[in-house]
Amino acid sequence: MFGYSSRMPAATILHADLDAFYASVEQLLDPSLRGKPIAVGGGVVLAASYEAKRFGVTGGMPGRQARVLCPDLRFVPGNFFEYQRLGDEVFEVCRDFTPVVERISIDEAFLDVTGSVHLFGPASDIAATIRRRVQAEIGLPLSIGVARTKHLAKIASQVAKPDGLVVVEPEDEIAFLSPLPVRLIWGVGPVTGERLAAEGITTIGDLAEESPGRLASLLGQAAGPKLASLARNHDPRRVEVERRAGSVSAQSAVGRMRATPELVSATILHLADRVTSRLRGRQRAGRTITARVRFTDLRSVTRSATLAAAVSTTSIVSTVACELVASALADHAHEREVSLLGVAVSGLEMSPVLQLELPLGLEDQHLRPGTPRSADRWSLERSVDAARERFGRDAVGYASVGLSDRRVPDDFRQLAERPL
DNA sequence: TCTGGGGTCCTAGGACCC
DNA sequence: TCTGGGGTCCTAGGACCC
Repeated sequence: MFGYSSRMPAATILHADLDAFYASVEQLLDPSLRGKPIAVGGGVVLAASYEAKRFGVTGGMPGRQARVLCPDLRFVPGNFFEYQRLGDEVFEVCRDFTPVVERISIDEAFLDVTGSVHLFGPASDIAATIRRRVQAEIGLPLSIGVARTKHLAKIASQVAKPDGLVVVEPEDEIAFLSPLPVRLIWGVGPVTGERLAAEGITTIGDLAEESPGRLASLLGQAAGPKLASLARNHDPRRVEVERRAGSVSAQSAVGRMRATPELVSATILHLADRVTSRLRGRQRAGRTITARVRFTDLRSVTRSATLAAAVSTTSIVSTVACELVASALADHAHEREVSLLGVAVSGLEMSPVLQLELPLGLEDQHLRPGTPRSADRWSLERSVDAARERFGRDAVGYASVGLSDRRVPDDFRQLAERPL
């Protein structure tokens, strides 16, 4: 009977994930690196090839430790502009099959092909074609998971790696999920994983048998029930094409630094400038300024202040952030050295030309007498921005005084930036 | 010799208002 | 004199993701 067939929705969500992305690009660009254990980075491993991962080398690991695990490990400096270019090319291929592409990072995206199957055939065929094209036209391995929901598709792509395709048909979902470790669930990290393991919960099937109430008392009012419903295979999230960032931040590891006012203000000025020039470039501004200080034992503290109006000027943000750092340091007077400083602006709003008038009275209360009037400074900063647009980001700016040379290149930072 | 950088979301407590 | 509940905003910290 026509109207009564209770067929389940088809598997039309794809999660596409480039394998060991930076390392794969290096092996693509330099054939002599293919099949060899390599790491992008130096002081710290930013990415490792599968050959290196086999030795236990992972991203974020100190270079020295990686060399111990894998003596033949070859370090390459990184072609960051190529990562951006090739990543964009890959997801342009995806867009040939659907406009509904949610890019979640440089190397990863969700696709909804519900509206495309009548043109290109079933989602599994689309996924196979995308993988073939990305390999043939760009030369990179791409793993794809295909399923009915984002949660399932993401897990499927993890299972598919490296260079694989896993399709979870609706009738197979429970059998697919149940035996998998809870750590594969998006949102279950080391702490939650341990907490669950302590209760004897190790597989997604175990998790699905727990009551939401028990999980809520174990993991919190929000996380518990959310996890329970994912484990029971309910995932209402849609693939969303565009999402703007709600905060901007910049931070810098400074090795070990005596927190003198001079070094703090020079570093904070540099970081505030990174953050606010991005804001100004997108006509945005934010009300809340947060400063982060990490001490040498890796404990970190934050201090924040919410202003009456949204701001995007380097001078206001750096002045407020310096005061916040000073207050954090005053609360930890026994700490003599810091290992990281950070600045964030959140509570973002659109900020058209109005920005010129708004902060006038507001910022002056944060500034010493004798500094240029805010409108003058704002137009000065706009001309700095303009010079950067013409001559590049490094053409004009505040020196990054006191930053150790282990610091990550600016090109790499830009890869991680989310569109504002 | 101690893991880099840019983000999101949640929690808990306090201030303040009605 | 002591008593209640709820909403909103802010701050600080933490887990997690890529």
